[in-house]
Amino acid sequence: MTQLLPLSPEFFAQNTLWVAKRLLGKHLMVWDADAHDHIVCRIVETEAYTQNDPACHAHKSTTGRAATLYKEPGLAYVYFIYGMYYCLNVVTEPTGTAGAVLFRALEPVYNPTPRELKTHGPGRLCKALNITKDRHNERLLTDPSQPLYLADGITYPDAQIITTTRIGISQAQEYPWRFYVDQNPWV
DNA sequence: GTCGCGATTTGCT
DNA sequence: GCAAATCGCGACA
Repeated sequence: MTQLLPLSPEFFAQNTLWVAKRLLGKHLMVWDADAHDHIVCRIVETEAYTQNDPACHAHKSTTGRAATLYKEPGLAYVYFIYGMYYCLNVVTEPTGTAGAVLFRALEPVYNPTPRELKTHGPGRLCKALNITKDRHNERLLTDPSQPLYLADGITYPDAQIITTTRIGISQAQEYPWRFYVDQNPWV
């Protein structure tokens, strides 16, 4: 299970909405140092955030944490929210254009050590997989030698992909930019 | 320097 | 169903 092909930076250099949808079924590979093997999680729920989107961190700012969103596609964007949780994103669009896809839910498909993996919810999945800003922010997610990388997976038929409005957004205008796998228990 | 709030989760009523 | 937990960042003084 550790030989899955990593995704290329070109994959992430495209339209954020397209990337968010196409990431469903792909895999997040997390290096487990104790087991000396990868934990494999299938991506089953995502949300898109773009430069012109009022809910995006890059909408009002190009500095601080938002600067990451303008960097090269395929980078990890990990931010701290509500004083206690991290959220994992991957940077999209070409360098100079802001964009990111938030990982909202994962389905564990290979777990080298029997452990509980609560990977439903953006804050919970970071906690379960030990993802922090210190260790993972701005690291390349297309490199298998990194502790965290994204790899190829299965393709869900369009009929199995549900599109809805995003969660937890307080802006007046909201878009149908959330994608998830129909009937998946981890969503 | 201070104030208010957020791409969330949890526990208590 | 609602509020607390708790900190980084933008807005304003």
